[in-house]
Amino acid sequence: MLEPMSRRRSLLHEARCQTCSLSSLCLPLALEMDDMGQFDAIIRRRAPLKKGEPLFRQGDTFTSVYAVRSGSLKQVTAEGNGSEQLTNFYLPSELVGLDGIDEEQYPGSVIALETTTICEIPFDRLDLLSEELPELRVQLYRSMSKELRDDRRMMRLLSRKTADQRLASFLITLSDRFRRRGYSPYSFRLSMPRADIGNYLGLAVETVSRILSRFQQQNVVAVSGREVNILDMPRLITLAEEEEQTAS
Amino acid sequence: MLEPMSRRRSLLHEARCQTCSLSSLCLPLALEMDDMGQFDAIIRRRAPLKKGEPLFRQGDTFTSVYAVRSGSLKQVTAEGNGSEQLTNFYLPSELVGLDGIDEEQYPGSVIALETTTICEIPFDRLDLLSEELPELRVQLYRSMSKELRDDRRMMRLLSRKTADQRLASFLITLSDRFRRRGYSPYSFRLSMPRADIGNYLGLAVETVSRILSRFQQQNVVAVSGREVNILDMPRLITLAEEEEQTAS
DNA sequence: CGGTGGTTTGAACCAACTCAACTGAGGTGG
DNA sequence: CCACCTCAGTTGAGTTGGTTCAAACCACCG
Repeated sequence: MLEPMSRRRSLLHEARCQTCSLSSLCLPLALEMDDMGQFDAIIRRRAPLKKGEPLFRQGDTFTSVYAVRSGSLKQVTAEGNGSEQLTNFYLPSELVGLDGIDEEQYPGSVIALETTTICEIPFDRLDLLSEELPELRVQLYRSMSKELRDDRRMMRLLSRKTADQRLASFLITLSDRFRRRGYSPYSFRLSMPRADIGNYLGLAVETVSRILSRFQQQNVVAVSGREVNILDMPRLITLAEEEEQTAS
Repeated sequence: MLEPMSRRRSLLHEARCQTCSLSSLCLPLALEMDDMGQFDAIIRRRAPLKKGEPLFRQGDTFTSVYAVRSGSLKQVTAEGNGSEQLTNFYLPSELVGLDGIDEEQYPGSVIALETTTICEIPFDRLDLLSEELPELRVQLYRSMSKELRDDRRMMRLLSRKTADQRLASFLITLSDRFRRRGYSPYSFRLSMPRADIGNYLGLAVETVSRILSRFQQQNVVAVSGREVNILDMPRLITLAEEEEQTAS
């Protein structure tokens, strides 16, 4: 299971925050070089996760938060009755596991959607370091606050928006997250199957598929399997905001 | 608009954390007496809010988080198109405004549902104090983490549960929150109108009304206006969890 | 080349919505 | 003290967006 030594060392090297291309988006974003070294010292390297592998499982004892370096993951929470709810997708630079602090266990499993590399940040050491580094502390507060805000946007989506609006919003949000990370906001690959999109958006798989087909017919997007091209962003934004459209 | 002096002084006195009956639920829950004094010193007293008055409005610059002392509030976020989404209810000891840290403005208005008293906690001072008091810092992380967890439970409710399950869950959650605060978990008063419940749960007012009537017919609860009596908690819990019930 | 997992499409159904009317509780002023 | 108004809540009837069930399709892989 261990990687060859040379590969491991290479990963270790890449994983230093100072050389990480994500440092301007990630937790240490506001740190000076010196402070970043301190932060870097508490991070644990991890072997990459393969597609389908869990980073941790629902109910596992909370020990660390994790920053995504590359790849993507989903968070799923199992209900008592067996059904699962997908509550989040995580992309590079995002923090995973913050919702486990309070009860000292993770409230859902987090599973890699593709080959994914991760930085593990033991929470007790992060907390201690946040005592010394006010910028780090504030950044941590901000990350959690942002997640709260995003969750509430999601609640609005789930309780008020139509299926069309949900899909449009989903594509726009993804597009925006790719743009911020330096990728094309118009052309990207979905790392998750339709079923996951449906579960996340509170829709049946069939509905997701149908609506993507319709968007394609209307020349708003071009979809081929998991490849997405956004052809008409303004129209997509309109679709996400307003359903009512008195056809003139 | 100012209260008479004696009344004000009385309020100021009551508002000390050391004498507050909520201190075991609230932010300073883990603090020693000495530390609590420090915490207490940064808190600003506020005149009580009357029903319908906003604590702050959507878009206001973020300066403080607030702890509810008595009464209750709702958080509403206005959409571009004019519709509003109710994203949270706040009860005594709960923290309001944490989702404003990141963007330095409040993402929604928070409005009193009845006469409500509040402790204002300026965030910059809270952050500084959290540097000195590790227990306070952890408690703050926990509060945010708990809110994340609750939000995700809400997302599950909105995306997977039927109207009956939503109402049942809502009543159970309220019941539990009252119980933790030392009130009866079986008999309480809703401080919000049906419209707010509907908005929060992603249901039409009519649906809320109909389902409450049905629960009443089934002797699960007794509802009279805003007074609620839970008659059959086990049944209510069943209703909240499983819809499918193969009638034997 | 048959199998398997993911995706698409069609058709029927149903839970919750909308529209509409009614009821009841509170408040106000003549 | 009653007539009137208003607004929250309830109840009924018809409509519909998204679901479920069913079947085909496709692409990749051993």
